Amino acid sequence: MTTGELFPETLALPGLTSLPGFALAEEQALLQTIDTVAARAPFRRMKTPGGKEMSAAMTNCGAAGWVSDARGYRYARLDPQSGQPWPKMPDSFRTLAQRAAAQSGFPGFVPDMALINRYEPGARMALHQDIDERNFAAPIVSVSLGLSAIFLWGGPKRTDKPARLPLHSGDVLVWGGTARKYYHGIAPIKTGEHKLTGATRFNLTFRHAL
DNA sequence: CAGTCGCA
DNA sequence: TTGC
Repeated sequence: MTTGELFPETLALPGLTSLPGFALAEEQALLQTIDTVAARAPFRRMKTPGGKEMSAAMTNCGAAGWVSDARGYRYARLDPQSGQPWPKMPDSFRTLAQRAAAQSGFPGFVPDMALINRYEPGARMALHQDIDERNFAAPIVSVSLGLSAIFLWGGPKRTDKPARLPLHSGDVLVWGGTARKYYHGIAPIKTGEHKLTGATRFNLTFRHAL
């Protein structure tokens, strides 16, 4: 299977737009910007309400950050680890997300935050819904950087069998409308090497959360 | 409270 | 994959 024949499948997945290589030219700059955010709000592995540690490490930028702990999932205006506001959303992040959304049929998208996930080999994201945001009219814009991954794209019910979509550095995914609350996840990351990140995958997820 | 971004 |  080559990458060339993978993406046309995406067009058959209603509500999901795949933009292969959309951010490839900005890859290095985006990674540097992630470092800048992480210098002020370090990556950390949060606990689920059930008390288990997530395998992906996370941080946030923008007006609020997605957090999980014993109290549940929610958006918080302050980083619980520092008590300080999350780092500002970099202009380059916002511009990228707006361009990707506009190209995918969401011209008015103005993200107010970005969740940044960091995956090492073996890390995963179980099938879940993005439902903690207040604005479900706004889409989700997801940017992959570094190590490749298999994106799991389910449906409105968790029992819907997910499609498996390979994602590579620079790929952008946008979902919204009827698919806004569809279940999705990331299969366990396979070991590998990326020229800029080594054995690490980063994912930027832009939302209108507040 | 229900579900569960995890787990068996 | 499904139930907790």
